[in-house]
Amino acid sequence: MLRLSKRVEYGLIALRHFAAINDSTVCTAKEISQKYNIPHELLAKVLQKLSQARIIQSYQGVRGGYVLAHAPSKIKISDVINAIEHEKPMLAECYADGPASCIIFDDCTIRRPLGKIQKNINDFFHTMTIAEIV
Amino acid sequence: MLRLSKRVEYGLIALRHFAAINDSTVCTAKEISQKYNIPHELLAKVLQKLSQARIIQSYQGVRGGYVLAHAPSKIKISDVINAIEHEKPMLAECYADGPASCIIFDDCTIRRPLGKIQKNINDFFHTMTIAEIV
DNA sequence: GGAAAATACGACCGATTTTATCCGATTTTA
DNA sequence: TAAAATCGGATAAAATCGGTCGTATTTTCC
Repeated sequence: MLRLSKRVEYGLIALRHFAAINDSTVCTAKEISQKYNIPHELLAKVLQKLSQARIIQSYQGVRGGYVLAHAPSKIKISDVINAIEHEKPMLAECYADGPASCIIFDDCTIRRPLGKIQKNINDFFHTMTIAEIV
Repeated sequence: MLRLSKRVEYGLIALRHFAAINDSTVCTAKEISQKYNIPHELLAKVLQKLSQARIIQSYQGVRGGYVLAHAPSKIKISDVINAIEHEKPMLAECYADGPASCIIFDDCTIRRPLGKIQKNINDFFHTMTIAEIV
């Protein structure tokens, strides 16, 4: 319960790696997967998502790979999560998918108080950047 | 991702219900399940857990049921979660189960920074009580 | 021009977790 | 003694997640 997905973990590890080295050095999914002992195929998928979200820039072909597309301080944790996960990181489904997603929505009495915790978490993800995990 | 379990949701709804009515009125699992449209058997299991943790007191037999065992302001959200879930609500497995639970533990670079978020969440759960969700 | 190395993308499988249900036992009241 | 309720173990059903595979495309280098 309350777990981050492995995909997000791997994405953060990779982004921290990019942030910790020279900006212009391209890294391949293979390099990173070997260095941090992460399944290659899965990391590749995550990096593709980050690339699609313009968080990293990709170079195809031999000697290709990825580099950061922005300064680490410009990449929020929430950006990373949104890029990797299709669903927002919410404590309850109704926060992410609205009233229709919850059959007890009208009877629910804890949505508002839990919203405080939710806001707290959201703020944290929205404030913290990759620069702070290097 | 980052979801609370239904069990915890149901537990909080039930505890809020107890807190919102007269202290000495016993409520049955059936009543609560009907009022809030919660699966009866599942709620029953959750209430049993809360009873075992001495958060509510149970009365067996006809006209039995449950009442709060303490004032709402004395029941922390963290108490409720710990009673219902066997595993601590942590962002990553290693926080809950230690180094041996994560094969990339030694290579992991994000454990410390994520710990800040974890602490933030823990503090919230440890500070907020049932009194604040009534 | 061709081989190799890398990303791009979709489909799928298996394991685990979560949700929900079922059943029998015990307790207590009326 | 019957009914209503908790207790608790077992199990089934559903959803999620981690991981893998295969194929296509792009680019570099010889």
